[in-house]
Amino acid sequence: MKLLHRSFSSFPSSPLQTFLTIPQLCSNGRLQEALLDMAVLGPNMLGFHDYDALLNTCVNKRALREGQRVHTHMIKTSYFPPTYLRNRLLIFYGKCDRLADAHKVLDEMPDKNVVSWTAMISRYSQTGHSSEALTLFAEMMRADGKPNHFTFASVLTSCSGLSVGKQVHGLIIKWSYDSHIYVGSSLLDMYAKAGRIEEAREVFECLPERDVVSCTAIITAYAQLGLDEEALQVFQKLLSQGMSPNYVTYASVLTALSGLALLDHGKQVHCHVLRRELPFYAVLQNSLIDMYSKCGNLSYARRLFDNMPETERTSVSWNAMLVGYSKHGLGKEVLELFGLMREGKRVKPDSVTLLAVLSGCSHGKMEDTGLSIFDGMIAGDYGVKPDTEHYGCIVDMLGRAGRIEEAFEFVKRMPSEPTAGVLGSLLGACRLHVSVDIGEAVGRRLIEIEPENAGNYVILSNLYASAGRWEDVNSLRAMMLRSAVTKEPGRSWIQHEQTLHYFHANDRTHPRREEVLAKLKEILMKMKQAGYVPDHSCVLYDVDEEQKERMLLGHSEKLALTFGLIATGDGIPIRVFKNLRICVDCHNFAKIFSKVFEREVSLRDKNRFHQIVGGVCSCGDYW
DNA sequence: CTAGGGTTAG
Repeated sequence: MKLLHRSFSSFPSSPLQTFLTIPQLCSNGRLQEALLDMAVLGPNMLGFHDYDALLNTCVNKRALREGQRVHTHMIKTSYFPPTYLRNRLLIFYGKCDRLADAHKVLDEMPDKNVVSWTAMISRYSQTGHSSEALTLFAEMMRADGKPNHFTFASVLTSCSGLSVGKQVHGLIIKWSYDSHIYVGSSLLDMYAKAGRIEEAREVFECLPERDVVSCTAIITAYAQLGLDEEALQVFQKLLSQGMSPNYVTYASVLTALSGLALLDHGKQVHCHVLRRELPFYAVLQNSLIDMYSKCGNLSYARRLFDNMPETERTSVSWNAMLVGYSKHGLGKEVLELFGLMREGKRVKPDSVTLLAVLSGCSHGKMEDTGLSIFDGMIAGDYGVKPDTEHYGCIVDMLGRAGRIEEAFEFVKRMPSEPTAGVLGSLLGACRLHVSVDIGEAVGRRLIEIEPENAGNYVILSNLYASAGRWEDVNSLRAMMLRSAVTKEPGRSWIQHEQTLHYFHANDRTHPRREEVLAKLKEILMKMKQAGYVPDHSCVLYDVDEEQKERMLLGHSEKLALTFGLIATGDGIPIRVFKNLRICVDCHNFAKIFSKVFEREVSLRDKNRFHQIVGGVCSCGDYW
């Protein structure tokens, strides 16, 4: 019967049609007919080239069932495949995401070669099974397997710890693969992911040649560590050298542009992408959504999101949009979109989704909703269990709403030690709502785990001061002087005519600083007449009142706002960005500023947006 | 036959 069938499928039906061999059928895309031929041929009738062609086709088509039939045929006909074909089998199972089957092929292989080891290691790396990849690499080294550039490029992807990464780097040098371009890209990426930008940069600089991927790797490295300008410099160099960016490059560049809130540049990248007519890459769409929302253009972001076919939307697309609404304080929109996501059922919420939803409730003054969603997480309603971050989000939310005791209870219930960030936000809330007892407990603990952060001492000391506990204020100050304290310098920037203008606190670098200061002094009169009263509690140092006022005026966002007023025409909205969170005094300043000078002010701080119109801020003075 | 860079959150 089978034989009969075969003669119908590939026997020449006309004199002009010649008989096709299995490899020929495979290369003509006629896999099913090739498989029929295979099925009717008994032991010793199929050779190396037939199996090679069949397996190769199954790999390309990710045809699991068909490949399994080929494998079974080998076993049933007692065919003993050479290493090359066993590698093909291994690769076939690996590409079909059957890693256990692939590993079994490897284990049963009498003569493993580099390709066997490497193919398995790379599949483990590519699918995120880092520890399996590393274990196998170690086994390979023990078994005296000789690694090559393929092996190193693959295994580095699984080296998430710096010490493992360094050990592998040592081996790479020993085997003289350190200037290989694939190995180098992977190596610099490893260092970047371990937060070692200097080492990453050095690997990149030492590469004898560069291509799009290695350039993209260093761009990503810079962008991930917040070195956005450096990322853009490399991108410009890449363009000037005539290299053609691909969608991964664009995605990374968009991250850097989001960081600097460079909307115009972001639009230019968007145009490039459209003109290049690149295929629909969800990754690229997602980074465009994120870029628009981080640059303050939520409606563009939403339009991109809506235009994505439902089947293409990933959790990242939903999360980017949810985060956008959350940072703009639009709690209602967050909940609406989250509702749509759950209704659609195509994409499951993940831990980032819930983080965005909780922080959306926090920024949107919806504490009770946030709490009930959190309870739902514990009850298993969303398929995501709360982790430290989610607890931290609730602590922050309750604290800012003045529900200090509840916030403190949450800290105690956290599954792991609270981070300095969580305790810091609670301490800030304690100062704002003058909760001395809890503030003291939190502040002391915070100083233990983060003794180098000046802000911690000062906030606690402010709290003591408001309770009249001057002795504690003094001893705290002494403690602070003994510890080596640091504070990330605040800086703000504003874009004007294709240039970014940076201002630091009490700026000494901007070429027009004198002019800006003079203008600031001038507008201060008008501001005070309109009701601006400097809020001295925002000064974190123990200095006299007059000096406090001078320090407040030196805050970088006030300088940037003033520059905006000078540099742009009447009625033009002023968009300012800050690397830290905005202080109460500057927030108040910006509100009155918008009213007095009839300017719309858009201020993006480290966490969120403040859209200020006519003296009213979109955050509702709650951030 | 085997290879590098990837978007959201913190």
